[in-house]
Amino acid sequence: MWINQVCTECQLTKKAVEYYEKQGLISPEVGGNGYREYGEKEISTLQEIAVLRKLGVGISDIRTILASTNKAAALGKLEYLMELSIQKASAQQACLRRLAESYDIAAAREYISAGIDELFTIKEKLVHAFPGTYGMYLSIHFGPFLNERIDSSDKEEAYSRIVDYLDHVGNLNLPRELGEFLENCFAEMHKTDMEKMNSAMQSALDNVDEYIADNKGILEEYIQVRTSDEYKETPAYKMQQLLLAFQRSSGYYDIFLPNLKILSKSYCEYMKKLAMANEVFMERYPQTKGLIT
Amino acid sequence: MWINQVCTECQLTKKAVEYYEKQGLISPEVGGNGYREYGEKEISTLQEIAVLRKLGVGISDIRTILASTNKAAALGKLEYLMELSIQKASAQQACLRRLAESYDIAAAREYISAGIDELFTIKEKLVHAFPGTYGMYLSIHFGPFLNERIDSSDKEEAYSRIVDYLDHVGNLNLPRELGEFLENCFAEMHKTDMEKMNSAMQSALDNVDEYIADNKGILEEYIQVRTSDEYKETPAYKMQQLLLAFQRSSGYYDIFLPNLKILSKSYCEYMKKLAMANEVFMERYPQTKGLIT
DNA sequence: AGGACACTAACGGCGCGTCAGAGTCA
DNA sequence: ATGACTCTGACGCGCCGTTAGTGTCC
Repeated sequence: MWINQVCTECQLTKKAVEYYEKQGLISPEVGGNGYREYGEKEISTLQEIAVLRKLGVGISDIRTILASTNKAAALGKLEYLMELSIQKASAQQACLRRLAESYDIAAAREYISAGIDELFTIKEKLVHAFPGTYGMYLSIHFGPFLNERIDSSDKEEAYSRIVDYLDHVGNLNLPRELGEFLENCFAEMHKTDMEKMNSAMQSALDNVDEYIADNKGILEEYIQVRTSDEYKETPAYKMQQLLLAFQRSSGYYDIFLPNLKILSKSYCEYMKKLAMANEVFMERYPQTKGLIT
Repeated sequence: MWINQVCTECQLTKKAVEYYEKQGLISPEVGGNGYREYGEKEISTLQEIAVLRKLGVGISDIRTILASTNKAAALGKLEYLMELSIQKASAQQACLRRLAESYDIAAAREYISAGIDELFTIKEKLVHAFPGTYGMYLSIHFGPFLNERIDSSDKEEAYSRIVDYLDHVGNLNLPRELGEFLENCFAEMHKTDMEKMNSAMQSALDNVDEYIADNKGILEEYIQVRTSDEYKETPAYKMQQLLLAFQRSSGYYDIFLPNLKILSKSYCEYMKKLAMANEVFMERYPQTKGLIT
C-alpha cells in the first residue's frame, strides 16, 4: 500500500506519516523506485498513533506506549496529567472572566501568584520525577496539600527548593531494578484507586482508635507479615529498602518533606496527625517500631 | 531602569522581554551605551503582558488587547475559546480513560470521529470567521446544535463545506463600517448574556402563543419601531442591511445554513419550529412580513 | 503523454530557552 | 581589575504545514 491510501485509511496527512517515520515509530520497506510500501503492521501502528495524537498525546509518550507492555499505566498517567492541565486551564479561564469584568491587572497578578502556576508545577513535576506511576501516586498523595497560596518569601524559597529537588530527582538514574519495580508496582492501580486510598488514609487518621478497632484483624495479620523474617526475604521488602535508601540519598526526607511543611500548612497538620496516630499505634503494637515512616 | 530589575518587577525573563520588544509590544529607549532604559509605561505594559501570558493568551491576542479600547469584549472572546478548548480536553481525557481501561483502538477511533475534533472545529472557526464578538455570538447560537455525530458521508461533506465556508469568510474583508459596527455591537454583551438569549429564544419557540401573549406590549412596541420609517434612517438599520447583504453574498444562506441542516438534525428541527413560529407571528402581525429572517 | 502520485529538501511558526562571544558598569 | 551586568546573534524545541523541484506510475 502506498502513502496516499494509508493517509485516507488512518486519517493522517503525508507529512505526518513522514514525520512519524523520521521519528522511528514506523519503518516501511522502500522499493527500488524509492516508493514506500506500507504493510498491515505499519497501518495498525499508524492508526494507533493517529488515535493517540488526536487525544493530545505527544510523540515521545506515544513511543513509550507503543513499546510498553503495560499501556494502561502509561495512559493513566497521561490522563492524570491531562486532568491537571484542565484544572489549570479552568483557573486561567476564571481569571480571564474576572479580567473581562473589571480589567484590574494588579488584582489578576495577586490571583495568579496565589497559585495558578506554582502549585500545578509541583504536581506535574512530581509525576515526572519518579518512574512509572509512582510519581503520579505521590502527586495524588501530596496534591491535596498543594492548594494553598504562596504568600511569603519563606514559601517562595521552599517552592524553589522543591522544584530544584524534583528536577534533580528526575535527572538521577536510580537503580535499574528499583525502576523496573516501581514501574510494575503501581501498574494495576488506577488514579481513582489512589484517590480512594488517600481519602481512606485521611479518615483513618481522623479517628485512629476507631480505625484500629475496626480493622484489628487485618492490621494484626499485616503486622505479622511485615515483621516476619520471611518477609525480609521477599523482593518487596528489598525494593522497599532500596526505595527508602534512594529517597534518603536524594533528599526526599531532608529537602522535599521539610520544604513541603513550610509550603503547606495543611501538610504540616497532616504530619502532626500522622505522628500522633503513629504514637497510638506504637503503644498498641510496639513491635512495629521502625516500620512506618 | 535596566532589564534585570524589570525582570524581577514583572516576573519575566530577559528573553521574554526581549521577545516582546521584537514583537513591537514595547519600545524602550536605547541609551548611548546600547543599554535599554525601561520607563513606567513599559513596566506597566510588561506587567499587563505577563498577566495575560500566564493566562494563556497568545502574543497576537495580547497585541489586540493592548491596543483595544474595549478589552472586555476581547477577553470575553478569549474566555469562550478557552472554554471550548477545556471542553475538548475533557472529551480527550474521557477517551484516554476508556483507552486505559481497555486498549481498543478501533473503539477509540469511533469515539473520536463521533465528534471530538470536528464539531469543536466548527465552533472555533465560527468565532474567528466573523469580526468582533459576532462570531462568538454565532458560535454560542449554533453551538447547541453541534453536539451530534458525523456518522454519514453526507454529514462529512456538509462538514467540510462548512469549514471551507468559514475559512473563506475569515479571509474576506468585509466593508470597514460593517466591521467596526459588529465590533461595537456585541461589545457590552457577555457570554452569559448570549447564552441566556438563546435559551430564552428556545423556550419562546416551544410555546409561541404563550410568549406572544406574555410579551404583547413589548412586541408591539418593537414591531412599531422596526416598521417605522424613522427606523430605516438609523445606522442600525443600515448595518443590518449591510450584514444581510454580506451574509447573502458570502454564502451564509446558500452554503452555511443548508449544510448545517444536513449536519445537525436538531438544527433542522429548530428551523422547523422557527418557521412555524414565524407563521403564527405573521398571522398575528402581518405587517412584519419580511422582517424576520 | 499527461496528470496524479511519489520522493527529498528547505523554510516557517509559536514563545521563548540556551548557549556563545563581546562590550559595559561599579 | 573583577564580577555582575548588558548587548547581539544563532540554534533548538514539538509537530508538522507549506512550497518547490524532481522523478515515477498508469
